[in-house]
Amino acid sequence: MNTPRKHAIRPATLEAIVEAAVRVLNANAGATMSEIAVQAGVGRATLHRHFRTRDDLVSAIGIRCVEEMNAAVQAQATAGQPAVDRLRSMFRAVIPLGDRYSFLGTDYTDDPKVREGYATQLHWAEALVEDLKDQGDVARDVPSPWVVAQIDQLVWTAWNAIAEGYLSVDEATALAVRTLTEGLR
Amino acid sequence: MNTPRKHAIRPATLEAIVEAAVRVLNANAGATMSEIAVQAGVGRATLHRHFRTRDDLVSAIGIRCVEEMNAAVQAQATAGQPAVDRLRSMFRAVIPLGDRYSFLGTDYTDDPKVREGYATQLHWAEALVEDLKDQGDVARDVPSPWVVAQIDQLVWTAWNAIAEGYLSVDEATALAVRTLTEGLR
DNA sequence: GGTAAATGAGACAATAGTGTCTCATATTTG
DNA sequence: CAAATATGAGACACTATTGTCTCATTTACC
Repeated sequence: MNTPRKHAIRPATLEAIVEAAVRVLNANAGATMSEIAVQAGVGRATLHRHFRTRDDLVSAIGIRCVEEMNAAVQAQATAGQPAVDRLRSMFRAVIPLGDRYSFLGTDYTDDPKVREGYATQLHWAEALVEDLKDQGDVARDVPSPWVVAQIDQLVWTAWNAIAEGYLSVDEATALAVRTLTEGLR
Repeated sequence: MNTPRKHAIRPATLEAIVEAAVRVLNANAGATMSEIAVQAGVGRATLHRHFRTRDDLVSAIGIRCVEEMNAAVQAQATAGQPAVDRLRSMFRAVIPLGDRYSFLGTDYTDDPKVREGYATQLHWAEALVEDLKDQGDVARDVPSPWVVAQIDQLVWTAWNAIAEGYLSVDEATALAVRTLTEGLR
């Protein structure tokens, strides 16, 4: 109901808009439609043609981001593995999507789909933390919300390290796991 | 040049404005002058009387926050101590100012004083990390920007844990140090 | 208590951003 | 090549917010 009614959209145009929106809104959550249009290299009218209001655009991007995240996580969710390996897989899958991730944190979206997807992520993380505790990878006396927050932050830090070019994806993944479990000593 | 020219300001009014601005702008970086005025319990005109433009207000708050942060850090900066103890002191001093801290991260400010103060913090943190490495509290193979980022994130996580009520300031401080050095295992 | 100054409330113009529309151009599709 | 349609550019009204101003009221200070 957010997306087009009678106007189709060219895949290339959609991609350009989504990429620009994520990038621009990450840099400045209050960015205008004009800024996004310019960065996407499309006319402002085209934005309104496919996303009627600014809120529609932000919501649509939010939904897309959360779906990409969940897809990436579920693709890695092999159940039998040790918890640490699942943590590593999760990091490996999610870290490259760091910009999508931080978008969700920065730009406030009321859309129920986004909230729902975010809740899914959260439950998933909580379950993982429980398993990590069971297997002795995380001490029992550490509050689970702290661990979850730490995982959250590590995704962003890792993505940032890659974006700044001082770590590769694999290095960042390894360092994230290490930081969480062993610490930096 | 940002602050008053011919109008004095009552200390209570200033405090109300600053507190409200930090709180409101943290919740919503795009908050309007009206919202801030209402939350501060002052007239909107009073805001403009002391901060000519919205940017002036945001800058002024930014400067204040960064100054508070630097003051807190310097008050704790006893040179002779082991690096871990200085890390702990820093956390202990800065964590309660987490809202000031996150304000600087969220609300973009161009003001050179803010940039300068932020750079000071950064250099301070880098020096501390170097000392932590020298004393074996942080492994040499971990990139320093990663460690700095981790410290940054821990301040926010710790403040958040306190705000959500599941940790005391001292507990959060201890857990932050522990998380950084030993990890959560 | 009296005076000076800070504040609150509201009116006001100016500005910036949104959302709609039209028409010419470019692109896809057959 | 031709028809259909997505896009770009720009004009437009509308809205929200900003920033300025005035005046009555409250507060602080002597």
